[in-house]
Amino acid sequence: MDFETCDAAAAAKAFGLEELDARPSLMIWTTTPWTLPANLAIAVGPTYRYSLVRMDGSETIVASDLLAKVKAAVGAEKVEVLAETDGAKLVGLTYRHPFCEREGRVIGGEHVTLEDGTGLVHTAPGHGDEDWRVGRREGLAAYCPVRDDGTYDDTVPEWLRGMNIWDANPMVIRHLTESGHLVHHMQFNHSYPHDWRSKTPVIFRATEQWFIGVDRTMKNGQTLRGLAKDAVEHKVRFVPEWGRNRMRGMIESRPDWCLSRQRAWGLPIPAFKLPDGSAFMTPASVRAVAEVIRQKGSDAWFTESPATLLAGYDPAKDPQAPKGLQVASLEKLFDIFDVWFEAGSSWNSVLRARGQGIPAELYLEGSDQHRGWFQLSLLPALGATGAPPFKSLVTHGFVVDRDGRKMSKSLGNALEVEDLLKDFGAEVCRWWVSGLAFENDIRMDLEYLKAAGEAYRKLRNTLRFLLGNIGDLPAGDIVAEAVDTPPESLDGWAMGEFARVQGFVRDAYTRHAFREAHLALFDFCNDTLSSVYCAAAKDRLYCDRADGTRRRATQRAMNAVAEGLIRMLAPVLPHTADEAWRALKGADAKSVVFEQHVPITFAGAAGWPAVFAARESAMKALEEAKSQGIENSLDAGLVIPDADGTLKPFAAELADLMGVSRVTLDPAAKLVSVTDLREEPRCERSRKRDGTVRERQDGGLLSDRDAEAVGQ
RNA sequence: GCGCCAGUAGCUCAGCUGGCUAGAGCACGCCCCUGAUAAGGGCGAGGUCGAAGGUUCGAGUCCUUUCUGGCGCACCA
Repeated sequence: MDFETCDAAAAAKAFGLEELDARPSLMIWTTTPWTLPANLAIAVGPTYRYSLVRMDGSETIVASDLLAKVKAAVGAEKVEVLAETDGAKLVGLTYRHPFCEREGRVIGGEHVTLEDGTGLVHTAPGHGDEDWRVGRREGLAAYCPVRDDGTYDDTVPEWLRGMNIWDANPMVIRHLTESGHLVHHMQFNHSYPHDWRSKTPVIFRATEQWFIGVDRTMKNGQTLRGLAKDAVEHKVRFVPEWGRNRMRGMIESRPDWCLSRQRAWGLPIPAFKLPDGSAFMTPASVRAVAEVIRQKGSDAWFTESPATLLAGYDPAKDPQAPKGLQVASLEKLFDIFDVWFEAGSSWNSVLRARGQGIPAELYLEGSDQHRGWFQLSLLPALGATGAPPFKSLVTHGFVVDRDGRKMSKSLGNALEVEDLLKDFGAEVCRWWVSGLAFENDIRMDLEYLKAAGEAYRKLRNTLRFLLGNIGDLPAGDIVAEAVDTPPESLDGWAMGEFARVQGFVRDAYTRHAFREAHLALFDFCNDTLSSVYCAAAKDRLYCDRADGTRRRATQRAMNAVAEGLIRMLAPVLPHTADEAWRALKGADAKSVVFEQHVPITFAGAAGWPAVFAARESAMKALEEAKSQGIENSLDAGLVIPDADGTLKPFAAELADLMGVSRVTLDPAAKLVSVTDLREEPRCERSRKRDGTVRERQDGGLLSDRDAEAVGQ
C-alpha cells in the first residue's frame, strides 16, 4: 500500500536530496485492510536505515534491510535506490491518506521490527493496544470509526459508511487498486486471535472503559503499584518462597486494571450517564445503589429506574455531586464488573462483612493465581484499607499426567476426581494429596493412588495393632504422657521417638510443609512402630502375665503413642482418625478433629543410637547365618561386642529388639557373632530358646517366664 | 518472544551457605514368619544427578548456553 507524502521537498530533504520531481510514497503493508480508514500515522524505526527507491517507475520509501524482500514479494522488475537515510530523519514527515481526507504523520516507534513487511508500520490507535499506546505518546486521537455492531460510522468515506468491516476488506482493496495505491496483494497465513468459544475472529476497537489506575497518586500520597510492591516485599509470607519473586515481576509490569466488561450478565457497575454524556458515580451514589442491591439483588440494576436505585441518595448532601444534578435526568450504564473484581473483594464481602476479621490467615490457590486471585485481591484491599488481605499465600502447581503433560479432555489423559474418590476412597486420596510436593507440577496416575492406598493400609494396620493390644489396659492405668517410662526400656525408646516426631510434625504443619509431616508420620508408623517397636513388643504383650509390670508399661506407652498419633493424623485423615479415636476413647467420644496436640516432652536414653547400630550389624550377621541353616532368628543367640559398656543398660531389651532368643554382651568381642541354639529346647508358648526352657508339671516345655505366666 | 518454576535410582522425592564411596520411601529380587494374616519382618540389587561448556584443589550443589515440561504474560502491523 502506498501513502503519498504531502511535502515532496521535505521528503527529499530527509534523504539529503536537493530536489525530487515526484512525491515519494510510504509503503506499508497490513493484514487488516479494514483498519486503514483509521490510519493516523506510520511508524518507522528511528535507528533503522531507509531507502528512497524508484520501483517500477514510482518513488517509494522502504527499510533498506527489507528492500530485497519487498522487491521479491511484490515482483518488482526495476528497482533503483536513489538515496538512503536514518529512520529518525523521516519522523515528522506528513503524508496524505490514500482515501480519507486527512494527513497522517510519520512517527518513531521502538516496536517496529525488520522481520516482515516494509519497515514502515501502519498505525491505527483505535485498533490495537500497541498502536493505541504509541498514539497516546504521540498525541494521536484514539480514533475508532467502527461501531459496536461492526459497521463503520459516518466519519469514513461515503463508500464505506454503514458497511460491515469484513465486507469492507475487498472494497478497500478494490478501491486502492483503482486509485493506484496498491502495490501488491497476496494471501498471507498467520495466526489471528479468535473467540475461544465461537471460534470466530475478533477485532480490536478502542472503546471507553473503567480502569483502576495503578500509578495514580492516591490520597495517602502512594500509588497502588507502590503499595503492592511493598506488600509483596515485606508484608506477605509466600509458600513456596519463589512466589514472591513471581508476583513482584507481575506487579512491576502490570498495566492499569480494566474493570469493565460488556457482557449480558454479571454484577453491574453502578454508573449513570449525565445529559452531557459524561459518567456519574460518586462514593455516596454507589452506597445508595448498593443498599438497593442488598435488598433486591443485583438484578435491580436492570429492572429498576435510576430514581428507585438512587432513592437513598441526596445530591445536596454529596459534595462530589455534579452541579445541578437531576436524578431524573440520569440514564443507567450497562457495563458490568470484571469477575476478578468480585473474586478480589471476597476479603471484604466474606471476612469483613461477617466480622471474621481481616487479613485472612491464608489464601491458597494454584500458581496461575499470582496474576489472578492473589493479585486482584491484593490491589482492592490495598486501595481500600492500605493493607494486604492475607498474611500468607500458599501456591501449588498443576496436575499433569505421568509424562508431565498437562491433562486435558481432548488428549484423553484427564482423570475425573469423582472416579478417584469412588475407586480409592476419600481418605486414600487425602493421604496422597498430603504427601505431594505441591510447589511443583503434580504428576498424576492411578499407580500413585494405588501406592497411596498401600501406605494408608500400613498406617491403618499399625493403628489397629496398637489399639488391639491395649484393650485390657485398666482405665486407672492410663497415663496420657506415660512419663514414668524408664528411658532405657523399649517403651522409653518409643516414647522418645514419638516426642521427637510429634515436635517435627507440629512444626511442619505450621509451616504448611504437609509433605514433611506426611513422610514423618509414615516413617514413624512404618519404621519406628511397625518394624521395630511393635515387633519387639509382641513377646511381652503375648507372653508376659496379663497384669505383669513389663506388659502394662508397654501398654501405657502404646496408649500414649496411639493417642498422640491419632491427633497428628486427624488433619490429614479425619475419618480414619475419628474411627481410631472412638476405638480408643469410646463410641460416644467427641470427634478428634476438635482436639489439639498435647506436646509431650520425653527423651529416650542417650545410648539408643549405639543400640541401633548394633542392631544393624546383628541383622546382617543373622542374614549371613541363614546360609548355615539358621533361618528363624529365634533359633539364634547373639554375642555383641560392648567394649565400653554402652549397651549394658539396655541388656534386658536387646533380645526382643533383635528378634533372637538371647543376647550376650561381650566386652572382649570385636564383631557380632551368631550362636546356633537349635539344639536347645524351645518354649512352646513363646517359641524362645532362652536357656530356661524345661518340662513343666503338665508335660509342656516352657521357659521360666512362660511357666510363671500360666501358673505352672 | 519475555517472566517464574522444575528436570537426582523403575516411581515419588531429600540432598542447607560447593568437600567422606549421592540418600529415603515405594516398587522389584531373594529369604523368614504364620498369635497385626487380603497382615508382619530381614537382606539385596538399582543412579552418565536432562545435555554441553566454564569457575574451583574439588560441583548434583555456583556461572553461561541448550533441551524438555508446567504456569503466566505479550506479539503476530
